[in-house]
Amino acid sequence: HSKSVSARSAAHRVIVHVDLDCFYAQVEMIRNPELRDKPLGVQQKYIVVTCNYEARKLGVKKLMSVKDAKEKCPQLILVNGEDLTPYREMSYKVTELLGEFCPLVERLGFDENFVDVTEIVEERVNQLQQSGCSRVCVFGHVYNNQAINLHDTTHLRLVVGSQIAGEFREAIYARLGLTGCAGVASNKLLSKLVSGTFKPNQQTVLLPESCQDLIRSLDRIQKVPGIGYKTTKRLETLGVRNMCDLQAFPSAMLEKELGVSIAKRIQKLSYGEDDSPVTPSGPPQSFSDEDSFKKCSSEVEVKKKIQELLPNLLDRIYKDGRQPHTVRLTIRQFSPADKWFNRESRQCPIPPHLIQKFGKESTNIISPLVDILMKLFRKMIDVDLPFHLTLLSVCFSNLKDLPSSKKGSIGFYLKQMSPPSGSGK
DNA sequence: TGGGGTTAT
DNA sequence: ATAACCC
Repeated sequence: HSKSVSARSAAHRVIVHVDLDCFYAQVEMIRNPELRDKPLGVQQKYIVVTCNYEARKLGVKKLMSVKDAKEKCPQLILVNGEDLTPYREMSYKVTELLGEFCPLVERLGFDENFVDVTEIVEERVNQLQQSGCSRVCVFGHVYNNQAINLHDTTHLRLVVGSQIAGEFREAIYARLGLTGCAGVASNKLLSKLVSGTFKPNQQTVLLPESCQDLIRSLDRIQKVPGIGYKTTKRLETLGVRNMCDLQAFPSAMLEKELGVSIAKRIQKLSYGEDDSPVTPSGPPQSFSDEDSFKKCSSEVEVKKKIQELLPNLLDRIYKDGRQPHTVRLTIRQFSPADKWFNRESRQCPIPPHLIQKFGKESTNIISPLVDILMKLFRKMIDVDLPFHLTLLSVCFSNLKDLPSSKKGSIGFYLKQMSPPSGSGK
């Protein structure tokens, strides 16, 4: 049965994009309900990274400086959101909840998920046809207010997709207390673009006849997910400024400027075509922790910062249960003109005798790790010369499951479930 | 402009 | 190891 679905052309997929409303602010309002009806911002360093809708009504925007935000809105309440632990935990609860409906769930950041509901839709459409039930209703908005033709099986399937999206949002609200938007369409690109069309706590389905309207509604090329800052700059030098320009641009010239792979991909995106699959995210590929600051200019300070980053990280890795085999140190050096883009990193394998210690408490793994990280630091920075760092980040990656013999006798008998990831507990 | 993440080269 | 992308 699953073969019949995957063998069918990609045009028949039904994809749901779920996008939580101002996620960090919602989590903070759940942690402290008194903040519910007040304008609330979440602060990291001197930036308001997100805010609730009360604050938005009063003119606060995402990524506004604290100074500007307070000027706009003196009553604004700010909570510090530099520790992502509460958001990360809630984020994985959402992904796990969606995973109860369907195995194909892909995370995008902490507050978005793609779900390929093609199979669920298939089952429901079959049931509907057998029971001869024709009372099928769309849930939420239809993009462009386009008329639905339920005799068109593509329409029918997307309408059923909208009902499933509604069930997702209801479950997320009932069980986790979170609101969000959803978009339903035939691929990831379109589902993501359409999910934002009605904004807080609403959902929208895109029917194929309105695809070009959705695409052409994008005023800037960078609004296409997958076309970022760099590609936009290069397209601008070619005179490509909007979707129509990109659609019409000669493929051969595009391929010469951007390379065949990127050119083909983004030109397809410009038509609303995206055959990339929903790839289940599973547990995280890496764990990192970083801190930014005005200035760090001595080895002693660097060591102190690293020692501050490690305990939290080690705790997360311990709870995850897997062992990292690679460690990386990333720095950002101060440079007045540059676009804050100048990060460099060094990584190395973790010595096997240290890997063993990740499972256990009480053994001191911190000191040897700090030593390794300081060696990596010296590979980047000549400590005899002056330096000025503005960020330090430690990342553990190349995560591997414990050898099964180490998992304790009971581990041998436990059913190997796909880990719903290293979130909770 | 934070504090995270991913994949491709 | 970096560079691009995403939030």
